[in-house]
Amino acid sequence: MRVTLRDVAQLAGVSPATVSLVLNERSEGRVSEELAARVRNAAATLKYRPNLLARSLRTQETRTFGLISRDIATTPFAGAMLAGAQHIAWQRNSLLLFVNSDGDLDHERTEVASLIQRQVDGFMLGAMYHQKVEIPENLQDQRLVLLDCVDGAGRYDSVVPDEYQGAHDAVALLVSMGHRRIAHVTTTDQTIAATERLRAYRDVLQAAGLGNEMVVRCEGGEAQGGFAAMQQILRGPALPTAIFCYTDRMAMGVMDAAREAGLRIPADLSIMGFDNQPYLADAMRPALTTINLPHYEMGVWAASRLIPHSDSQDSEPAGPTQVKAHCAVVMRDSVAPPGT
Amino acid sequence: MRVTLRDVAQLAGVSPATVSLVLNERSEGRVSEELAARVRNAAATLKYRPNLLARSLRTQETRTFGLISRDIATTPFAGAMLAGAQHIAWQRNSLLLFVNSDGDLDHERTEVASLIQRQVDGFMLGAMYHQKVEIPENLQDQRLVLLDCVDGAGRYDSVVPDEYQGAHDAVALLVSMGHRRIAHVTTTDQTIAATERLRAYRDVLQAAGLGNEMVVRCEGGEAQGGFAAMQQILRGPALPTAIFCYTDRMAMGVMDAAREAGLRIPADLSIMGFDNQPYLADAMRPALTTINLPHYEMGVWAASRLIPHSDSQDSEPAGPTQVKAHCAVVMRDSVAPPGT
DNA sequence: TACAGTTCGTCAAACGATTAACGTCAATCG
DNA sequence: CGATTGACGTTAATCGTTTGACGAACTGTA
Repeated sequence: MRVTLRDVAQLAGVSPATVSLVLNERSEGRVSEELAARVRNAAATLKYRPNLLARSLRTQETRTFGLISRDIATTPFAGAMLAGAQHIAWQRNSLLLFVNSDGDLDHERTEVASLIQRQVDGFMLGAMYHQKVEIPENLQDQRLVLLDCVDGAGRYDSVVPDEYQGAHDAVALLVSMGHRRIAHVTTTDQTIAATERLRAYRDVLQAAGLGNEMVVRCEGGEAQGGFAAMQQILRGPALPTAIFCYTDRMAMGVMDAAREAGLRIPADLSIMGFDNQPYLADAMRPALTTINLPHYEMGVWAASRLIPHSDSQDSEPAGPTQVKAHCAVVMRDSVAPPGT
Repeated sequence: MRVTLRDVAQLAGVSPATVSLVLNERSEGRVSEELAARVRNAAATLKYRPNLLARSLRTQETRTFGLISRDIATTPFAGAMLAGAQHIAWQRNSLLLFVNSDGDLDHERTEVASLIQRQVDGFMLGAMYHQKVEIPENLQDQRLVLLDCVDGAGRYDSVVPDEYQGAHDAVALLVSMGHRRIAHVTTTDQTIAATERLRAYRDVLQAAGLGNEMVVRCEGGEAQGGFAAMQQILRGPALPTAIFCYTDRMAMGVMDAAREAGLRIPADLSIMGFDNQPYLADAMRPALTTINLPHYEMGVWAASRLIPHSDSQDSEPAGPTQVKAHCAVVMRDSVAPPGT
């Protein structure tokens, strides 16, 4: 069977209490160094490992956190977020209890309940794209950090991508390369990402004194939409020299349509994506210049915020903090100065 | 504070034991229905929820399973696997403790230890592509199911995609459509997937009496490799009418090269992928006909196998079972009979 | 001798459940 | 009438730790 504190105590010829003290390094001045060594030896020869269930029951701390993901299966980004969070949890020797709610709030409520029953020390609620979320009531008075989403009231810590900054950098880059006619292909969906990216696009154009904005909207943020949008642009009077796309997937459609029309990329047309979607942006031909969505880093931030360092004892900063994570340009081959 | 069994007992005016019996429906013939109702009432008004830590300590069962993923971040398939496993865990009201080892066996060992200390009821070890894996020693005598991988000795339950069957169906489909010159673009890597898919390709050609096999290998299973391979094929004497690609990513490169050469797809050339990679295969133009890798279903199978039904009491089937999951054809637009 | 101070460990009560084994009381039986 | 049975609950041990409170043995001091 499993070896317990008792077994170690027996082998070392002491009481369980002593073993506990020694092994937890609380024996300072209460147990002679000699005896402590004997205890440590006994523990080692028996390969004793404390039962964390029992410990948690006593200490009221499980070093376990609930990670609720809303529909993980449908996005290629989820893995990175999980990995980031997991990495930090691991560093702080904690573990992540992972559940996946399919966006069903009722379902989610029972999942939360189940996690609470297991006495988790806190929660992360992760969405799969930047959005505003409802928090189930039974989660509201728990320690909670939001990942890739925000709550309406701003009551919780949260981290989301800085859509505006990313889009701003993207368009500014095009401008700085000399592009004057820059189109924006986006979706009709009212997502935060779409809104913010559009806003940044407009601001940059404005600031650069480029009045002739060209915004083309299509349903869905997918390749088909991008294809349709590009066709529409091709029918227009004046072709842009660069297109800033809402997503890499739309960029893919745009690129296909442009190519079918005989345009060379980036010589005739520069294409800028957004998302840096794994296995897509780098696989396209030419490889897509785009803006990175820092999922791993967001996972890291959320977990760091949720799980206190065991060494640094200083309490957490006052009040909830909303962080926007920096979105960096990823230079590849689909963007160049016009006419090169 | 949290409400405990004791509190309920007090409110109902009975002993904790009685409450436990009633709430666990073991009170049959030991507690009057009247009293039982009172207890249930008390529990309800206090919103009592058992502390699962305490219960687990007593019952030696945590209803918690360790899910170890090897490098989740780098693949778009991981989410589906997790979701599948999670779904079953949920059904059996269990939870998944998720850890991610970066392929570092030492690291993994300590993670396993940490899970064991938390008294998990079993483990799933998930790889991110079909491969043979090393099992850390401290995992070897645990209840374990392998997901998307196998161990050398076949000592554990495992589920992997049926590469051979999938590839067989793929090539057979091309043949049945009337293709006679079918090439296979693959990698130089010695993965199980590459080997099996190639073997199936050869077998089908053989069986169909098509002697002229064309296998082109490139380094890496990525788009660039596919592009290079297609260029090589274009330089050859006789063009194939269809190409079976090792992965969707290679297919993407193949398609790009074919298009640059002025070939129409599928009219001049049919392209068959493998993997049904989310957000890629369906986004290509034309959308890629390919073979699905059933990650969700594999997750489901692994979890079902690991976590016994609480109702059906029959013990598990004897001996470890190695399952190959069926890989279905996904019909899209990149494949058609030759010359249409 | 008596008393206070150290030093070194142990006792025993938690933490919050589960569950054999055991009362108690009333009704029933021979 | 004494013994048996059944119905209804409770007692107390247990799961494996942690930890405040206590105690014994020894040293030094007046």
